[in-house]
Amino acid sequence: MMTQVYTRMAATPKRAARSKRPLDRMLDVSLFRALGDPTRVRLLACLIKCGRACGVGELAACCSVDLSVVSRHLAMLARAGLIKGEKKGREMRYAPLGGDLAARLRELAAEIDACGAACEPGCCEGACEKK
Amino acid sequence: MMTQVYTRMAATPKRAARSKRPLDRMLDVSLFRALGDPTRVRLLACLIKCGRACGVGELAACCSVDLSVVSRHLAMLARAGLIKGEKKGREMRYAPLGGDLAARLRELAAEIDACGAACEPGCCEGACEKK
DNA sequence: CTCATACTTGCATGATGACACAAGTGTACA
DNA sequence: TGTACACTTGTGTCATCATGCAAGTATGAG
Repeated sequence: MMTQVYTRMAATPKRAARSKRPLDRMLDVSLFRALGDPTRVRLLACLIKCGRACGVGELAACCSVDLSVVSRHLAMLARAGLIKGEKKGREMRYAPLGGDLAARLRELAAEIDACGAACEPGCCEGACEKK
Repeated sequence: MMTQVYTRMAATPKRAARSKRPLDRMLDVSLFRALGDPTRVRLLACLIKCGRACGVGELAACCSVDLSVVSRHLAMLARAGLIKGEKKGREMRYAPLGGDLAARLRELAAEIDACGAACEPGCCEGACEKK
């Protein structure tokens, strides 16, 4: 089912900046910042590949930094909605939210494609010179 | 067509870190770093929403930082494969590579899902406690 | 109550990065 | 050849961040 709304594409970057689109919300800087550190990505990959909730100490064993650093990184990943922390007794268990991330990435991909398709040859008063 | 290969899921994060998967390559830190700055995201969004190649000065008009800063940001986005620069006379034209980005995001989403599906209940010597 | 376990938080430090301004490079045009 | 235009690159500054170590908190066991 196509619920596509064809919007005239912005003729200039300045106009593009003003025209609000779902893309602006989906290009979430805080999400990408969370994924922009090697240690954090390693932790997230471990959790996804492991497929279960893991303790902080357990996760610290898979990267070379201090346990306190791992603790902070996991807290940040949780704040970004990439993992979920739950306290079990004296242990903290972090579980991957891979499904949520995959869904967000797919939504973003769809919106990018939708933006690219919004402009047809000849539109935008000739300002659009797609080849 | 399912070409899914069922791999035993890593029982511990440490084992997970050792077991190489396409996920490790797809979780590209340099890509996410490029997307982890508000000015860069704004420039990229402008280009995608505009749908055509734009000059540096034109793009600088849509954000509040100096032209030199915009120039550097665009160079970085190009290095990350998010946009493509081409010199036209004395003008530099940067074009969005939205399709490439969308494809990368979709690949990553698929791999995340594949990792999550690799483990079946009862596998991993009982170490996998998915609920 | 005491102690060990499992984290979290405070703090100092070194590295990275975003920025503005100034100077340099390359191209078109007169 | 000179000048304007469109960027790019050099440099210094300020803020943020990743890290290690030390101290603090919370929970379970004895």
